Amino acid sequence: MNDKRERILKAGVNVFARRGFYSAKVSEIARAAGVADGTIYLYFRNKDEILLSIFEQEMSRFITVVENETGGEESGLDKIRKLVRVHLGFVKKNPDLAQVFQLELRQSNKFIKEYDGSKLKEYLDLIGKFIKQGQREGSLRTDLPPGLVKRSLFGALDEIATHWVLSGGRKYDIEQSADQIADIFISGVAVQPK
Amino acid sequence: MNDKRERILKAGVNVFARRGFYSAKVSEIARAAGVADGTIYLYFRNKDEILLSIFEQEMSRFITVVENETGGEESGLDKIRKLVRVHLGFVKKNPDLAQVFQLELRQSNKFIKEYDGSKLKEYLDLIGKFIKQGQREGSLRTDLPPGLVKRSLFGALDEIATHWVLSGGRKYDIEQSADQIADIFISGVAVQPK
Amino acid sequence: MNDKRERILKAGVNVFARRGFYSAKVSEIARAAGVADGTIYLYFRNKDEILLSIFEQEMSRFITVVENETGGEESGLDKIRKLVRVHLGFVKKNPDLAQVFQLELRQSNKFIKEYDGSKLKEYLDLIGKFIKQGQREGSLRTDLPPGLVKRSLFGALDEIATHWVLSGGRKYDIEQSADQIADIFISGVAVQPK
Amino acid sequence: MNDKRERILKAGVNVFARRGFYSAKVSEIARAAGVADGTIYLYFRNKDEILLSIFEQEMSRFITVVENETGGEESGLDKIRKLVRVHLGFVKKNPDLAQVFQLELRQSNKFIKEYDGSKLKEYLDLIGKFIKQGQREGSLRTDLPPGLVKRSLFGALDEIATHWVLSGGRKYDIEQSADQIADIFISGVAVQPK
DNA sequence: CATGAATGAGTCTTCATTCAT
DNA sequence: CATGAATGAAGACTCATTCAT
Repeated sequence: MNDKRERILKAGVNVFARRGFYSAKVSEIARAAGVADGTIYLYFRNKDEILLSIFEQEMSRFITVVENETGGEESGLDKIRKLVRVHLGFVKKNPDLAQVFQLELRQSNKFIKEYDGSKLKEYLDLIGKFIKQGQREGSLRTDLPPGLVKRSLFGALDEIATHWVLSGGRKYDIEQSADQIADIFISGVAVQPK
Repeated sequence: MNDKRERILKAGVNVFARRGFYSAKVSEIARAAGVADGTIYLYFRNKDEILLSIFEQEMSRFITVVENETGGEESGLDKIRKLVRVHLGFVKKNPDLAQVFQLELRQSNKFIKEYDGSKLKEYLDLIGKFIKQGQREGSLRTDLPPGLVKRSLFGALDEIATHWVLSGGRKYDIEQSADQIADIFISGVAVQPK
Repeated sequence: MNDKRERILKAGVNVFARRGFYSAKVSEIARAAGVADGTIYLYFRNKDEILLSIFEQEMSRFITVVENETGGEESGLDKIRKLVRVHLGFVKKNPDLAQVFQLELRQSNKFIKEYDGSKLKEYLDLIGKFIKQGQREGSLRTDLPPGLVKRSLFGALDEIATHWVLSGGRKYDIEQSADQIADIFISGVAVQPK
Repeated sequence: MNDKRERILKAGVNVFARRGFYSAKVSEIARAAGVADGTIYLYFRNKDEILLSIFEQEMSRFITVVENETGGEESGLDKIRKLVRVHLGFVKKNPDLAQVFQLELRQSNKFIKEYDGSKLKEYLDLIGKFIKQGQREGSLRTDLPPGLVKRSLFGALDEIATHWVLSGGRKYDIEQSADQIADIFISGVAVQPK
């Protein structure tokens, strides 16, 4: 029964990734999910809400993965390094979903302008938590506004992910860049004064 | 009069910013530009191309501004610091355009999937040039892939700009964050080893 | 329990009156009646038939009331005067039902075009019977076609009722007009020649 | 050019009469009018408004006809007799339109519940004017409320017209009943006291 | 008898684009 | 070059009805 909701969301990810949000037809999602058109509307108010539900559900799953994986690390610094790896690893392992997150999501006016961004904030807050831990531990600078710091890292990761998706995905190994990105963020691009 | 093309582009920026790309009607742009609907099609193949032309033209203007402003700086490091300031200053001075760049652009399937990204590459290459200069001058690390480095900086700036636009623009002074962002990028967030 | 049929009909009157025939949803009637959607179809073939059943049942009740009330009158003329009073009194006492009779009924294509009008004919025949009695008794003109005469009276009553419903009902006392309408019909609007 | 509006209205009368308001498809009206579907919406906001425009325009025409025809009559009484003839003659000559007026109009919720009834009032007022003239001339009773009197006549005419339409139109000559209806209304159905 | 989740046919309306003037 | 009236393709969504339980 309620596996129908799941099937619709799964079909949504696939169809949105293939066609783009606007080109995706509700009837196509229905067919892919093996339900009737009208059934979609028993579970979602409209097309935009399918997209939003995908985001919320998958972001939750993603955040859980990140929390679990970083749980094994001790220091804030290590947690950040791990987070970068897990973030890009998730993108690599879920290319359709990544496409939806990086591109299609932004095609929905309702999403862009009405969504309160709570799940995104949750993730940014997770990053922020690790940063604050690093600051407390004395390994991270305390003279930088946390909001700016976490957005800088997220922005870098997001841009790298978007570029990977746009360049077709799978063409190069996005995961391999993880440590270098973490390094840029942590140590900076400048030559260290000895 | 080629001033019509200009008027259409200007109207486009305004209407796209107010309505979003999909909600914006060609007839509304025409009215705002003071031309007939059909006239639009004497200058642009279709709606997507108005958006693309806005991007290309304004990116060119932007790149010129960045080139001019950074021209006064000597070292690659100073040029990067200046670029960050000019980038965010441009966003601050052109909020409508920023909204189009950060949000509306991504609503056009044609833009996302057909645009070759040449103007964006041009800007990324400009960043890359400064980085390489810094490397030659011995102030920037040479052990990092330039593609990754420039994308990291661009991604951070882009995310900061998007956040500013989404939070309504003008609500806080985006320009004030410039030096800190440059600092994060250049020196890293880690406490420097003595 | 045949009380379900009753509850559905009662709910139908209410929902049709509030929403109009087309806007009324079967599921809304079901909820108002306290039954499941599908249960409706155990008692009625389709939505139109709910309306039709309301009409048939309530018309029967109405005709019975009219017959009972006019039963106490001796002459055809008095019976007609009484009928007019009872007709408008019924409208006044059943505003929801009146709304359905005067307005919503006509929104159903099936009702308008497939209903044989038997219950309406029954009422018109009742009017006709009183008229014929009056003619036999020598108080009513015999030079007028009965079909035309009964329709004229019914039309006048119907129009008055519709106007009352459309003007919101209860705003003025429709029953008070009864004697005057009967008078117009019986004596005419012309000044009587002495 | 503006003959397109006319063609759409004409096609509307025809299609509404054949299919009923709800069953009539906008695309069918467009085809019948020889225009594209979208063209309809350059002249009318929606389907309901086509119906409303038909009503307003044709009621205006009808009222003009009645005014012209009754203009030749001197007394209020003669004007009323003439009005009854013209009313039923119009119905006879415009069976499609009559069908729309008597039946389809009432299928549009927007018409029934949002239309202010101004054109109908205009016609009722015309009837009322003739009645008042008759009263001034001493030929019509002054002890009856004009509102009730005009509605009674209109109701009778409307019911006769509806019955004619429902019985298939053209099956009997509705115009022939005119004088008798006027007679019922003016002199009443009662035998005149000597 | 009763349920209510599922169905899927059906259509109004929008708006980018065209082209006769 | 410019116009703007006309086009017509395209699809999200509703809701009466069914039927497996």
